[in-house]
Amino acid sequence: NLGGGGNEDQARKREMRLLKNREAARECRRKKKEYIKCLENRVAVLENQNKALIDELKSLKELYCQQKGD
Amino acid sequence: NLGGGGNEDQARKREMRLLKNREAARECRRKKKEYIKCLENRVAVLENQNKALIDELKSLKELYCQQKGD
Amino acid sequence: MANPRKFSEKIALHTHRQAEETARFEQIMKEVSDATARVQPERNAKYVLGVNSNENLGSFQGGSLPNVSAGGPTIKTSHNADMP
Amino acid sequence: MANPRKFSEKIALHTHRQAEETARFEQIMKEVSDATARVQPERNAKYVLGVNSNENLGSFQGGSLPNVSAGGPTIKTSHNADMP
DNA sequence: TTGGGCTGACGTCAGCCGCA
DNA sequence: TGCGGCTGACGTCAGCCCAA
Repeated sequence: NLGGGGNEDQARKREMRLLKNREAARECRRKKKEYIKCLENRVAVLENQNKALIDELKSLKELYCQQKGD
Repeated sequence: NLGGGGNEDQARKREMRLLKNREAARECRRKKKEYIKCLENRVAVLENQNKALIDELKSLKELYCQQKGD
Repeated sequence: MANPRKFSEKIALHTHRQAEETARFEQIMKEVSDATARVQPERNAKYVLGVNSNENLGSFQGGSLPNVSAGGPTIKTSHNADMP
Repeated sequence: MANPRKFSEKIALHTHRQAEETARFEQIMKEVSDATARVQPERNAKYVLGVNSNENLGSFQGGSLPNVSAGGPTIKTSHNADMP
């Protein structure tokens, strides 16, 4: 059983490899999509935090200048 | 020329479509990769701006409290 | 180490950083709010108690939570900022 | 409109927002620096003149510029912040 | 309304790198 | 050291959406 059996085993192993890689590719694409959404959400969060920090810094600066004027 | 010629024209059109879509897919993947790098760079920039804003806000707050204590 | 290869590690890294930054952000905002609370008692009166934390979710709101805003990446930190 | 479909439009949108935010960021930093310059003349003395703007590049440094830091997304706004 | 430009998703190949 | 898990890149199919 060195001829046909070996070829059949190789064919089965190849099919197994393709199946494994197929599912791995699906999971990889899903993770990549999730990573992109993670980045977009992180950008939005940092954007709002930046706005809030700038507003707070502006308010505190006005308060500081007002109190410094006395 | 309705038989073989039409099939040849269809084959050429199909080949043209495949070629066009092939190049479009390459450009699309390139743009997607560029978009991801854009997001990552944007996150890094916003990160540093957040740190700087927090530091500045902290310093100004200390200055404000110090001057308020008089 | 700084730039992992697996996507799951990248997501975990960004989630961790975002948690730390959000903690520092809320801390400094609270400190400034406490420092300026005496001269501005009407400023945060109706906003500071609205930080029950259900809007600035830490992760990427991916998978579950099809509500909250139902429109992609539009989260809003909502620390009495940008309020029409 | 808010969420374009083409990647080029997304990149252009993020680049535009980043330019505006960076402008507001530098403006408020300069204002605070000017307001606190009298009581702290030694604080920004060696940093405020270092904003020749060559480090906080506005776009994504993609395509050209294989230098600057040569290590992926590690830009640093460098407004006298995080300086060892 | 419809053809064509872009993009989402799939399967496959090639390559890297951690781990047994 | 070799094997297997993930990922980069490719070509193809299907589908959306806007300008002819």
